[in-house]
Amino acid sequence: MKYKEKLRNSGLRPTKQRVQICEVLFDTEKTFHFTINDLERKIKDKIDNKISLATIYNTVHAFEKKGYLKQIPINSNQTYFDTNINDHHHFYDLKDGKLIDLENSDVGPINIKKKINGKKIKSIEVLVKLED
Amino acid sequence: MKYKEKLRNSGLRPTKQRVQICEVLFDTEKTFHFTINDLERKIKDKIDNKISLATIYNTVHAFEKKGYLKQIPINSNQTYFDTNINDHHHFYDLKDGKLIDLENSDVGPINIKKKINGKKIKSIEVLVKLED
DNA sequence: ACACCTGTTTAGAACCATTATAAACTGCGA
DNA sequence: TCGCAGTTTATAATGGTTCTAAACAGGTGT
Repeated sequence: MKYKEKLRNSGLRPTKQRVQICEVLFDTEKTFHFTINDLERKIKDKIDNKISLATIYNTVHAFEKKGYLKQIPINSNQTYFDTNINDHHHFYDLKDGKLIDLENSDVGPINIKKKINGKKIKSIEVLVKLED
Repeated sequence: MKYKEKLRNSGLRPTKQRVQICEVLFDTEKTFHFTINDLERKIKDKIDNKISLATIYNTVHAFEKKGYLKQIPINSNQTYFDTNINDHHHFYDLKDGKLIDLENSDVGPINIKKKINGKKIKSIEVLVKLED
């Protein structure tokens, strides 16, 4: 029932589908990366009832807007999301298209010297591309 | 004729279309960012004959593979490319979707401490998201 | 417990950037 | 000039994502 609370507190009505998607996304030891397609399969595996693709899209976007998920900036035919919302970065293995977490402690501090007036920095994301 | 040489030297047959696309991309004072759609319009403006969309895609991908263009890792419905192939980074203004260059001197050195065995780092790209 | 309202879910269609196709064309070496 | 492999082209196909509008379901007030 913890997800019902969490959802209600952030202004999202705690529907059956949203709670079930929370369970798939957040009932895990480790955080993980996924595409909508990955998530669709995970849901099929873990949940008896069907959740429509449109709902999966809606929910993922709603969760991202609330800050429960992060989109990973990467050029791929599919959008990648991350259940790890802490500041961290990624390796991207070009050979097999796999993403690997880079903890913040794995990357030295990043100092942005340039400023754009009227704007503030929302996030700093580093993508390290790997080849053989 | 400089582009004919350049193309031939990198194993690309210097066709009329490729040379013309070179002129649109590289005959400029400053480097710039673009989507395929942007490039299509630029070509229409500067070139008399038509170049088909498929050729634009083919050429951009060929140039990227040869290292004359870089793809910018960003989540957008369209793929962004950059004629600046030096190591540098980007601001991304979330409000209006605009990209702004961050010169390497604007960003302190980035130290990646983690290693993946058998893999080497091909590139390090930083995306700084801006909000109001 | 009921009804109602609004937010949510749903299947399917629509959208649109990108890629595939296959026929016509062209740079270039023989 | 000939011939071929590499390119270009218009168009169709693909596939992830978004839209639509009808059915459904939390939640509040009665």
